[in-house]
Amino acid sequence: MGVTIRDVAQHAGVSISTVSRVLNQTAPVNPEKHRRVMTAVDALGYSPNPVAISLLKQATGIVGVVLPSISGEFFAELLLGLDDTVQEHGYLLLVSASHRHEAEFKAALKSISRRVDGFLIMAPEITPKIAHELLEEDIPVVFVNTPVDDDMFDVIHFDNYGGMYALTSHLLERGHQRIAFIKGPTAAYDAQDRLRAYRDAMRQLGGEYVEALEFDGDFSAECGYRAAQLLMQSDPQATALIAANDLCAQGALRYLLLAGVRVPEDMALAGFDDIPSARYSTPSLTTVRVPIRNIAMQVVHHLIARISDPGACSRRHHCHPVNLVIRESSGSAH
Amino acid sequence: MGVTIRDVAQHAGVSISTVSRVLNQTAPVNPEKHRRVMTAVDALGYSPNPVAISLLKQATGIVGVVLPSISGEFFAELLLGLDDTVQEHGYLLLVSASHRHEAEFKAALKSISRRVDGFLIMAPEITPKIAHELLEEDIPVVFVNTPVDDDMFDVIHFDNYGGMYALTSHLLERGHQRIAFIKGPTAAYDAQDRLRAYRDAMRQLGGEYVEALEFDGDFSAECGYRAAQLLMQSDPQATALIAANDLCAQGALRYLLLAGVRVPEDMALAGFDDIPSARYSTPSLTTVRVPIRNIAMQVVHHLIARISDPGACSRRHHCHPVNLVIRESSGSAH
DNA sequence: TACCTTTGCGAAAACGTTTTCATGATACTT
DNA sequence: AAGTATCATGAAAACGTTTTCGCAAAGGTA
Repeated sequence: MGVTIRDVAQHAGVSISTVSRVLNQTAPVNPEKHRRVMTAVDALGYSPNPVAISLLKQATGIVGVVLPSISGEFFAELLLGLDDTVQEHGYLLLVSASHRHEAEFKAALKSISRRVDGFLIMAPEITPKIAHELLEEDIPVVFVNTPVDDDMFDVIHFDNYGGMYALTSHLLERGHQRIAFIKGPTAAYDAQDRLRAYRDAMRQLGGEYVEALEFDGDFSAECGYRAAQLLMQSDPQATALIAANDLCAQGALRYLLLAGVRVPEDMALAGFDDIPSARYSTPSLTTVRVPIRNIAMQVVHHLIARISDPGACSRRHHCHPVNLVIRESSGSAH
Repeated sequence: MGVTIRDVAQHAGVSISTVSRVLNQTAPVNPEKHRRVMTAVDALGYSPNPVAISLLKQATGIVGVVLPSISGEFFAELLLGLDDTVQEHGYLLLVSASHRHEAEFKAALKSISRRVDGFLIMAPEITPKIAHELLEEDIPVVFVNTPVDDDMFDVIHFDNYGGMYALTSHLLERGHQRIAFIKGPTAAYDAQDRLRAYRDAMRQLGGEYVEALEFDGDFSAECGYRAAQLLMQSDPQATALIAANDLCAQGALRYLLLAGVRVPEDMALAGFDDIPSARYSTPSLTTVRVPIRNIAMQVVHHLIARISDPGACSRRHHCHPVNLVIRESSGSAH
């Protein structure tokens, strides 16, 4: 430990400049000295200190990821996608997760701030105003699934509204009139969009929209379970149930099956996200496929591009399309 | 961007030493100058560059995590636990995931190496010999669930053998004789332990052990599905099925239900890990609870302890106990 | 031969901090 | 009043690199 470029230089009988030149091939160097340097490097087991290089180059080769507290499978899928793509570009990933409130996001950003070359921020519960405030410093940032509307920032999100509209529409087409809905966290932008799409579709496409069909939730399996329970106790006239995400739908499914409600015969069910396990539940879950891996890839590409050429492309918003995935739980396989 | 301590010093009309002293409260300083420094800091929006401090202090405040490619919920649970605990100690998390082969682990370690104060390595497929090789440098390391036997390293794992033995024993006690088993990845140490425990329990406690009851697998839902299919087609005499992990069990469950096999009446089922969704499947999954959050906490504490006092405690192995969780899928709720 | 260009290489600056060291001033002791 | 301990503070070293700068030697041209 602790062998520096100076040690190598001394061992090889050259200056540190020469060692650097050999290692980085940044200038031609006498073959004899070249050889001596290489043997010295091998003998001493030298490798350059990345921190020193970071300080000098003013770049760390690290990308910071700041995430809200999202559910297991989604989190894993996203993070693995980010890690893969980032590594392809020779970067590393500094992670800070489980943030909910503004203060936590701020703190996380502050602590990561100067250690990374760019940020990936996913903060569906943030307000656009806060986004501005967070970004005083002009370090490259790409927002993911975050309500940032103006042209100052790169934002990548996916079509929460369109997906939920299509899903609701699908159930309406299958003849369901009274479709219940389990909401996501009130403050979350994506949850709001999904709720709005559900309402719009219900009103515009001839569903029987009643406020009593809406239940509070927070994207968790527990809330799905409880909401399904409430639903069965309060308004048995519903023939279909949409959960704001798959995890919540799985919780609801658990209750329904436990209560002897047949899915989809007595109650159709659908979720959102298409997490890997959605196809492995019984009945398999009709849902909206969010291409997390692709999104992760694109987000990283965007960020890397901005890092390597800050002024290049103009700030852009990009909305990923999503796909309706019809499986057994909506009764479409029967 | 780019406001340094020098700018603050100039703005306040003092030396950089004084600024440093004020900010770190490392020595008393004239109240008047103190005030001037603080206003300068505010005015310029100065914050110290962590990279420079890292170089000087020879410590980055970052912990590196190197993980194999593990399944979604387990990965998420582990990483969130690590992140939480690490942040409590004021550290950050540098993540490198999805590594399988020796070469990948080596590369990951190399690229992270000098940027972190310590490593958390989870590598169930590594051989003890390789572990040594990886650790030439004497940077603090804690292995998690990795087959490292000697006293050179800190290793924390959980009782794969005991858990699976208890689980098999549970099914035997409930009267099952021919219990099938879906294996994990052949090279993985934890998968081997679980397989060994299954075999030992079968032989020692009076099960009808036949090699034909064992099926290949890789901890995935897909393999569980296929193994269940193979099982039903080859040896219908089995009355119970154990999967090496929950994800695999969920895949198997999906096939069984689809094939009209009643669980647990026709075929009892059990998994391992107790991932969050295990209690939300129908029937809920009998399994072995691995306290991932606790393990994550302990691992971090161990590592931080070693970082802050490298020579202190002797190298220690710690084995976390696991608990049998009996739910519906083993027929015990009936 | 004189001059200019190329080439190889070492010295030193730079990145942004913290900390040690030296220095002058002030206060305390005898 | 003289010597000594205390104190605040600025200059400079240190962390480990890359890169610019300058210099000397070598080579080429007129």
